[in-house]
Amino acid sequence: MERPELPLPQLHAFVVLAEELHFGHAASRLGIAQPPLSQQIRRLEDKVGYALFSREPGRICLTPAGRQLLPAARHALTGLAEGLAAAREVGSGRVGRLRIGFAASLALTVLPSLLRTFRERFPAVDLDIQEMTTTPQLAALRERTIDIGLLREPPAHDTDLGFETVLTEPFVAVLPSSHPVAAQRAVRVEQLADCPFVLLPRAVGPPLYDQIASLCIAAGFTPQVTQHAVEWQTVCALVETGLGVSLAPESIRRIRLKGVAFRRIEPNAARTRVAVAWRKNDSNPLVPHLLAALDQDPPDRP
Amino acid sequence: MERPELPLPQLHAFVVLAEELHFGHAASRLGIAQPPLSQQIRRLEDKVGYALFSREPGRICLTPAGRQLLPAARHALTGLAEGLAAAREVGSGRVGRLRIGFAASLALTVLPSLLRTFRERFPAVDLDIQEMTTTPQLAALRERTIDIGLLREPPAHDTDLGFETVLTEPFVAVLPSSHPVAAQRAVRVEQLADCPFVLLPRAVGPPLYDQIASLCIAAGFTPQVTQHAVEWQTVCALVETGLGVSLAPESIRRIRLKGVAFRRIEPNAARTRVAVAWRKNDSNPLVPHLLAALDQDPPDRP
DNA sequence: TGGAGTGATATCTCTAAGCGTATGGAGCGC
DNA sequence: GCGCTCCATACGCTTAGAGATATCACTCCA
Repeated sequence: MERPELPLPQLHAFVVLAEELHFGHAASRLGIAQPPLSQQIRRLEDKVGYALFSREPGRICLTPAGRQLLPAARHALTGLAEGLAAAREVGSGRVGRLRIGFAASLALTVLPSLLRTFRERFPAVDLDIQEMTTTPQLAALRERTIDIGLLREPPAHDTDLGFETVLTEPFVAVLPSSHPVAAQRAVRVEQLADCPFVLLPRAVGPPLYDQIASLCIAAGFTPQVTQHAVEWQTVCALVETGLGVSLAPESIRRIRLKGVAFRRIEPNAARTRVAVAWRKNDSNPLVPHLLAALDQDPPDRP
Repeated sequence: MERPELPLPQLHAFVVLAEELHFGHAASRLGIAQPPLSQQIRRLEDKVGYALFSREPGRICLTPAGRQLLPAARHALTGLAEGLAAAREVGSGRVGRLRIGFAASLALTVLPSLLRTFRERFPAVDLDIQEMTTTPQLAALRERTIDIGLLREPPAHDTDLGFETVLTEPFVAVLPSSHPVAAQRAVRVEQLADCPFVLLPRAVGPPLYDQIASLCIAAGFTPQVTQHAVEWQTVCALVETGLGVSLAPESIRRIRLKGVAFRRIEPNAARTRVAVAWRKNDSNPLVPHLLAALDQDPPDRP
């Protein structure tokens, strides 16, 4: 790539003159006097090395060299104008692309309203939404394969990633409707001591898993996890078939399944945090835009 | 078409930096110090209104806005460089297009050697060659549908068109071989007084026609034109079949036809001029190039 | 903790571009 | 022949841009 030889203002003058074929008219279209236009053209011709216009009294027309240069000049000018406009659109965040990872349990609470308000405000933005559990989200953020993460129990501090709590929610017991404890409006954790448990694998989100486990331990028992499932949807299905019970964030109440009951637990102290995560140094203007949308638009309550 | 907002030198710096992603390296590739490069980029970012690079210690990368602008900048730069190079090629006359009209009788003398030497010198030039009689050539030159004319008996002066004599040639008598006069090495025009004549229509080239007619008148008779043909080739064919005799420029000797004899005429005073014609104000550099080739390369003798 | 590396900033200089006004000069038509 | 149109030229002014050097701020690493 060599250094540019022809300045754009002169090319602009050239294109306009090529359209008008009249120095006076072209000059007024350019908003300048006629002599400066003559100079511009002359300078351009000096740089090209050949005449671009043939001036005959009465009429003026392009030389072959000028005809050859014209399309390149026009393309450069229009291309740059369009590119600049597009870059400004992207820079302002009116258009662009945002890749969002989200935990499946948020598909029914945080995500819908967030997407609704964001789409409303930035209809031209491409949103790439993909479901991911917490740990892969953190990796994907670092690898720049997603720009925004919606996850549970974020790490407290991180040098590269920023976190902000979207909501905190209590836990509920997930029981088969036929389970005797399901008859109560609220259950105590220790009532589940003898039940087999269905949970997400610890690797999917260690902090959440540990939080659930410590709920049980605080109630005086270690949960007997007889079954794992990577999605809450599946957990509920397994509970329905009577394979066990579970403790889960309140969000999953939204999974309405006949034969599954959700019950408040008591005491109701422990809460799980849902957070949004992003790269602190991300230059994408859509990231702050999304965070703003999240701030102003509280998620649907379960 | 609006006035350009982004100067090319800054876009050049932008593209190079986008390739290097390192201010120091990019600056040295540009042949400048690092601080001026920082300034260039900063100015460009100011004009765009948004950051184009995100500077993090250790690595620097494009923002979405920068990624959006990059292809436009690159296209503008390369497009202009190519367009400029092409315009210079055309301006110098190394490449381009030249439309040439020629009289049929020159297809065997002037034209072949001219095309040979011109093609040799300017192999990249497109030559559009078309056969035209004299009068249409002059019209085509004025209408700019041809750039060069090769014709007979050009008008003496013209405000718009230039003429230069390529060669002058004597007239020859065209006779059937069986004609008694064909036995002589040279014929006197008055020997043809009683023969029917085959000639080109006067409209094709009035000066040439008039010249031939006046040859006869000078010999004391008015030619009895019994047959017209628009090409010399056809004239010869008609002469062969015995339809008449003709007087023609010596060039047509090249039309070798059994049964047709060409004989020098005496006295051998009258000559016909072959000339090249062009628009005086033509800006195509190939026109002077062709004239130069014509000057340096005398046509084949018949 | 100090030095290397990297980029930003401050300041200065100089040139070339860009524009305006005034003027010159060639064609063209009345 | 005179005036008009149209483009070129001359001259002066102003400013943006591009460059250099010197220096600062930050990070990272030994």
